[in-house]
Amino acid sequence: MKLSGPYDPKKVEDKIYKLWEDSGFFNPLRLTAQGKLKRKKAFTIIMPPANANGNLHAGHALVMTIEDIMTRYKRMRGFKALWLPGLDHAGFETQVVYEKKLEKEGRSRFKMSPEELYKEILQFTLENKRNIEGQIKKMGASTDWSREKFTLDPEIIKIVYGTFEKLFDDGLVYRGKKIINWCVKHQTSLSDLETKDTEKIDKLYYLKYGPFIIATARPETKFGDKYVVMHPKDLRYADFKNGQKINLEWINGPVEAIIVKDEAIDMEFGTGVMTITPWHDAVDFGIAEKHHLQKEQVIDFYGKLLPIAGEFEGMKILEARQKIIEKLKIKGLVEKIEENYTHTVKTCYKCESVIEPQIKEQWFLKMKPLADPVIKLIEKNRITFIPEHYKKISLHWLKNIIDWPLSRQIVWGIPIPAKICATCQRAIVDIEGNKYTCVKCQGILKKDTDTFDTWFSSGQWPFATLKASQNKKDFKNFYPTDVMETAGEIIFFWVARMMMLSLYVTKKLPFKTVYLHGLVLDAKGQKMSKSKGNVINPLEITEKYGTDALRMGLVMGNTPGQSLALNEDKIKGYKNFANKIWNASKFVMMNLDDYNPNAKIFLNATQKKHLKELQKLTKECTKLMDEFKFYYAAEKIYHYFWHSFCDKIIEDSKVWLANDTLRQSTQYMLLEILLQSLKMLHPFMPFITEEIYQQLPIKDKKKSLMIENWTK
RNA sequence: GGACGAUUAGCUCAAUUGGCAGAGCGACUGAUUUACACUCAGUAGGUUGCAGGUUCGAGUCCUGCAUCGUCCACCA
Repeated sequence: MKLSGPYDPKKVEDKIYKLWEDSGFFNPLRLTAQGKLKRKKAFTIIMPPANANGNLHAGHALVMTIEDIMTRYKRMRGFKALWLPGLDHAGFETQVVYEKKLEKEGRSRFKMSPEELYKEILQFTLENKRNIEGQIKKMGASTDWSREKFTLDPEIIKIVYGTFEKLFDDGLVYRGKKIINWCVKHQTSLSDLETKDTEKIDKLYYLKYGPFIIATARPETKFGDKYVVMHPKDLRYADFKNGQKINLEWINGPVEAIIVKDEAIDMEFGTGVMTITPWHDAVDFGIAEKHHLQKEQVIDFYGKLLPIAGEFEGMKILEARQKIIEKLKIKGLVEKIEENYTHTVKTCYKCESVIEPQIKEQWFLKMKPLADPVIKLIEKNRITFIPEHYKKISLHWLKNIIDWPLSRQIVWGIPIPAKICATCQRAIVDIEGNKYTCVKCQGILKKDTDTFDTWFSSGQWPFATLKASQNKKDFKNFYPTDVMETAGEIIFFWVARMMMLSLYVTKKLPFKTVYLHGLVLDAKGQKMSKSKGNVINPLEITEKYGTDALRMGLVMGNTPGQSLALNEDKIKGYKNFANKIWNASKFVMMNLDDYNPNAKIFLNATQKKHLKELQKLTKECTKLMDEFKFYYAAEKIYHYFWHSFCDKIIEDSKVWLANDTLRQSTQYMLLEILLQSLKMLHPFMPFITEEIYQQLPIKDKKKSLMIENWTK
């Protein structure tokens, strides 16, 4: 008797994972060489590249579980199954993590050379990469490690550069002097997706501006304001004409202001008049562009006032704000101050410091020409969204898309292969790095020191990974991929951009189905966060209850798109289930000593009925698996195994086994049900099912349960 | 302001698309050398958020409302 005692995952998991890896069956090409099965059709999932900057968290564990279930199921169904693993350098995210580490050590990135910083983060990332690879294996992921890709692999960078050049040649990528979101702490620009709105209570100042009263929450930006804007239909200001000049007394003395009429003004807000600061406000920038107005920088990139502020030069925003108001009060220019003015401001999604809009020359990607063809294909249902409502969400975003700022002023990332003429500011792509003088003005070309937004490289992941493969036919064989499974949270960040960039480069949508899962929450349904101290570490859970139990806990009751509350009691329940499987298998095998697999079998009516029920269950489960209803299939098989097989069938069989005429058919029936159950359980609980399978006395046994045929 | 989702047993969620409201966890009652106490047999627990409508039949479809959550836009 090989199965003894209670099930102990620690004795099984590492050994079984090694058996799988050594078998080579994670590699779809090795798979095709096995057995009679032809495996003509491919099934491909590209793993969302995990950020190589920390440990595996509950969200990753969910990704690994769901994608492994899909892959194992399809592999057993006879597909040439490829699940391609990857890791992400995760530009900004990783740099932020590393900066926090530096802060703790009392160091600062601003005191390091870019080369020094890059080298340190690279080492940090490579260490974490190894770490997280081990953790992915711990989850039982049947990914093809021979095809693993990292976003900084030279072959990947080459492809990313190729796309950038193609976009440049097609006029879709351009250098623009536009307003961007600037994080003063991190010293980089951010896309709109990388900012979040935070509600703040500030003061709203009503200031006398010549004949007008203007309301502002940011007096410190007002030095450069020489345009006063009102709605053309506002009768209160009908006497003032567009372009009219007026002289007035302002913070640092007399200024000449120009009247501008624009529909962007809300007549209801404040006094219906405002002055604009095009350099530091997106709406103001829009107005200034429309009317060709001058723009002046008032605040520098460190959040300090520039010489234009006169005596306030060099002061930080909040300090200056107070002092300016004091001065304006003395000058009698403060009409009133509204306390407790609630408004929302954009903040950096990582450090929550208030975003300072700035005008900066950057690389931008024109999105509309990329989005339009994707919109058409989505509307034609050429891609399936699970759950369905993500179709609407995606379409809405794509239809209202704005240009994407690609440049980031951080060292940790893929350098933008571009040069800028020091004389005429002309920007060119230079992948080889062998262009030195401007063809237009003979000026000296300087290398762009910015890096790409990390999503620009991961946005090319489905085709880049396959094109960069050492197996030259991979792209042809496995692209477009079948399923993209990822968090609903990053539908815009990542999924939408993958669709656009992949369609642009390969002329095909990168995947047929998008499966989006929700968040993994704590037992009380709260979002996990370090500050709340409610983070569930998946590795501690596997240590305590076994990987199979964690996987069941993550998949049971988890419908697509919906967030999942994970509690330990639930996982404990599946640990018990694993033990149940173990003991039932032990019971079956205990009674097989005299079993002859080649004997002729005569089943009685009840036994036939049991096998028929099993058949029915298999059919149902197959249908549910095909419909991506893993939570439901898992529940069915769980319930069958415990409450039909164990509680009823095994109990009945105890009498039959003691009966000479029924013994053989009972043995056959038990083994058959056990084997079929193990097959159906395998995608969900791969370790324990494989361990038991290895010990079953069956005919035509495969090297691994992984490549057994799923019975339909 | 716009969109999307959720609301079902004490808790976490299902209900295979309109066909007998069901699991797990928890609670309660009982069993006891068993493949398994990481067990077994059983019990309680529901006006499916509210109000209408369609239908032979509604948790499911339609209309309105409420509450919670998420996303997007705007905010001088």
